[in-house]
Amino acid sequence: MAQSVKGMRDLFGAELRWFQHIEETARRVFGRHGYGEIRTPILEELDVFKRSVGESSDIVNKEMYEFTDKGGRQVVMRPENTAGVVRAAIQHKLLASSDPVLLYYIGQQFRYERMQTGRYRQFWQIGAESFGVASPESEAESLLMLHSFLKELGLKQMVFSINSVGTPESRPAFYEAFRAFFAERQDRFCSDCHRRIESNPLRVLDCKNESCQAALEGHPVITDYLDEASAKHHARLKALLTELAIPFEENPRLVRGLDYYTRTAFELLSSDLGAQSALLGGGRYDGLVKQLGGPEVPAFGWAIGLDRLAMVLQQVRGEAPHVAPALLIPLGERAATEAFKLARGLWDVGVAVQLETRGGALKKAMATANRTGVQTVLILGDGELDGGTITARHMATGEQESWPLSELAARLKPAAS
RNA sequence: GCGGCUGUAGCUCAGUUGGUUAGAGUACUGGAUUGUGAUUCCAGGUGUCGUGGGUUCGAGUCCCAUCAGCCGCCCCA
Repeated sequence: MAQSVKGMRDLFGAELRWFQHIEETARRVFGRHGYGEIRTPILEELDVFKRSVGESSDIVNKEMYEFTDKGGRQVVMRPENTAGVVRAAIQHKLLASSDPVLLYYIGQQFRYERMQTGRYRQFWQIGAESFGVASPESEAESLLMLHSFLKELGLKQMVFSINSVGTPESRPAFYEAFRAFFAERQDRFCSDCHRRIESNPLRVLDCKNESCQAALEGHPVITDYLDEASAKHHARLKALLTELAIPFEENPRLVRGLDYYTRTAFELLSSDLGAQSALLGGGRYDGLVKQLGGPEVPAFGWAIGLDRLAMVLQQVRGEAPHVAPALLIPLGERAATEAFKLARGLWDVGVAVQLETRGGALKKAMATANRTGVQTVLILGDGELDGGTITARHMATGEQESWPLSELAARLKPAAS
């Protein structure tokens, strides 16, 4: 049997309904915050990611779907969407003025990784990027939007982890202090940590090895090494979040895998996801636009994993909200003809109804209605036609009533909307 | 990329030290009921045993390879 490529999955049914509900909510919430949608190509030139995500990152190192196209171009199926959005904003001169530019995207991303629950090779991200504003206020605005988005989806108990990773100028001082601390007791750390201290020093801090955790006692904290402006920025953001009642906790050990972050970095984990617990992440990336050949424009953004979000919502809220349309069952040829006209009249005024076109036994149609979760069945036979009515049966209670055909649309509309 | 586990009906799973015609529940199809759906009763498909090799008189069972999924690591959404 033919099957989907490893790590690629088909979305349909109940799971897709969560996706759709999430996307609708995102468009509504982001739209009212003044964000506009952007859609960028799945394929980008290799250089776009090398220069943004960073050549040292695992994503660029080993996780990219990368190939040479028929024209000899080195292209990549995007592993994330921020770099593409920045590239597009530069290319189309969206950042030419000093006006803020607010964009969001919804799209598939690709990473060549080992499969696991909640980790796919094609996965979906929803993200928002804010260009042109360096203030902590712009970060609070973006986070408030994110908070509203998740709240409207029915997610409770979210606590953002936030940190400040400083600037490219201030960070070396911390790394120096931390590496010195590490060197003093390096024999107490595991081999993984010896690798991490070179590639991504903060990762040493969340090593699961007990002896490493013990060795970390009294380690230097990154927020103690911030320059004055970054420290002030960080304090102001925390004050705003507190003022807005957005729950957060400071996590001086938080570090992100992409190279481009400056100052604020944050993420949200979920215990409903198993080992792949990261639900969303983001932060400030003031240097990225210039790095990709654009003007010097500050930026802030985040991305949330749609697959993982759908999984969490399925866990905490069950099935996605869904109302099956009423089912119209005609009995006999005369009624079948009339049912078409009736259904068309309903469709034309925006009422949802499904038409049973199989003919045959009513029993069979009823069984189908029961299986598919139809709440209201409409039975149209000769008796009803002669009387100008239709029989409405409420599946949950088994109650039946006779509705005048003239009132059908009005009676159905509240139930279907 | 590293380590471990799993794969039998649409779904959830049994299946003896290798033994002859593959099982249960549920779902599905038809009928008891030709204008009434979760219950009841009766009758029934329920299958390349993930795939391909090998050992054997004989493989769902043992061996090898391969594919897919799951768990942990790395990392991330």
